Amino acid sequence: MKAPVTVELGDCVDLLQHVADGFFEVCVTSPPYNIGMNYAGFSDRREDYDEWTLRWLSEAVRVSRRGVLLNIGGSPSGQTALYKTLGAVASHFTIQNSIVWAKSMVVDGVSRGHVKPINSAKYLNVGHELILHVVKTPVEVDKLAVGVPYADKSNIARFGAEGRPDLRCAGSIWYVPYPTRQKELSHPASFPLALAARAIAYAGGSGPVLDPFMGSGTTLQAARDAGRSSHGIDIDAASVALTKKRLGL
Amino acid sequence: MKAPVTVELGDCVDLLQHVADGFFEVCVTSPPYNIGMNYAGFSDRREDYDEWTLRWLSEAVRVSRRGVLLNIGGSPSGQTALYKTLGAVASHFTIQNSIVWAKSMVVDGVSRGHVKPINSAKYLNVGHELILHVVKTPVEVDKLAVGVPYADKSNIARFGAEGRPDLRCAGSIWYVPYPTRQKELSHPASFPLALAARAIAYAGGSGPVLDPFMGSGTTLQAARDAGRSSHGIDIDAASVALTKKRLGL
DNA sequence: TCGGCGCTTGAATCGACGT
DNA sequence: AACGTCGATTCAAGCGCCG
Repeated sequence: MKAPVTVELGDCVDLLQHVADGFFEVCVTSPPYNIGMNYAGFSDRREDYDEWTLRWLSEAVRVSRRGVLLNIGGSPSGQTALYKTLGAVASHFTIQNSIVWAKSMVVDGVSRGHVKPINSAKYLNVGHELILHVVKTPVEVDKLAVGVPYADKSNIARFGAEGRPDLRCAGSIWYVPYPTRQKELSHPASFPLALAARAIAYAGGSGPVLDPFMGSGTTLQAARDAGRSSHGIDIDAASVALTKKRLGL
Repeated sequence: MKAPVTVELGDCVDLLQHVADGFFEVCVTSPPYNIGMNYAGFSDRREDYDEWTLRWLSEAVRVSRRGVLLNIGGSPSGQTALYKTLGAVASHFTIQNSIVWAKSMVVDGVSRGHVKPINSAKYLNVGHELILHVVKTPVEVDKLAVGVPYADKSNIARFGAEGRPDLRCAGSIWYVPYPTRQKELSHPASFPLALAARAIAYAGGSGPVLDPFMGSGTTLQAARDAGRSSHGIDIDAASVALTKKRLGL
């Protein structure tokens, strides 16, 4: 039997206000990014964007026992704005862990993953985004759920954890290449299914998963794949319809 | 003949005030991080740290034509403070590029680089630090100086740059593992020579390089290796002595 | 009237992937 | 192999408004 999925059309700030503290286990989301969106009645000015971020994040943190996994990207030329927003987040919440989502990189001279080349002598191709684990107070997480095998097997006997002796913490860089070729399912703001799955596993627990900016429903899909119930919210009717179709609701 | 290196003992805020605008080509530095240092008369309170950061950074940006390459780490549990600091930086300057210094990570199930395991159920092993390119207004940089070969060689004929046909922009993730064994030379806050070299090359130009927190002199060493003149400042007499010895001054 | 600033618009761009 | 595809885009030119 599949884990239940529910979706809701509306403004997440309004809707989450009626949810009890800690109702969800964790929130995994990627909010609409940057200026020019006039989202939920806020103008597109930067200060308003930050204010709006704090508002929805405050609700999301409140209703999620293990906090919020917040993915924010940013265009090459928009890094200043991005770090201002992150600074505002840090001023109001605790950033338990900061994770780098590596989309493309070069190791030992071999390039891996995708880049979106940029036409500029000033800005670098951006091959990463940040994922912040935002909480009120730090919680335990399941580091080994996203662990990797020991390179040196002799370490197993020395440090191996009970039950999962061959795994060690994979660290703060998660290499998850963007899926090739955006197919019809992808929402502009969507991140890879594998990334959502990893975020859910990292947070641990077994309760319901929330995504207040569900887009095409990637987080919900990952939650269901992991046998977890989930709830998605989006202010855009087309996204809600798309997700319902994708998940067969 | 080796490029000239000069070092100076003192407080960089004081000393830089007497330097003309744009005297240096670029500043590459890793300031002493985090609380508990009582640096240059500032207490170790967070707000003071941020204020102090803005103060020296303001001087460093002013005297460096191509801006400042600012490396800040942060302990696993100190991410909140780190992002507050970065937010303050973003509020006063332009962040032209944000670069991830990848120290250790896992690709295709294989771990690379060093990890410093931390014994905590809450915090991940931190395998990265950030390097922000801080400027007043964006400048051109030498993306191909830190470029990598094309994955698809057929792109060489189509897009290859003159003189450097098989190089493309390496993107925002720089994988530079820590050298195995940090010898006695290493200052606690020092970064690898290869990283300093890369930062200098990325910025481009041929003028003098500044490091106002020179520590063991890694930046100066990298500058000299690249045939660039350099100037280092440190408030700690032992660091100055160490660097002089290292560079044979 | 001319110059400067802000906004709008269209052209140019790159690099992996697919055919 | 060669070439078309496709971007959470950048940049410079062009237009209009204001001092």
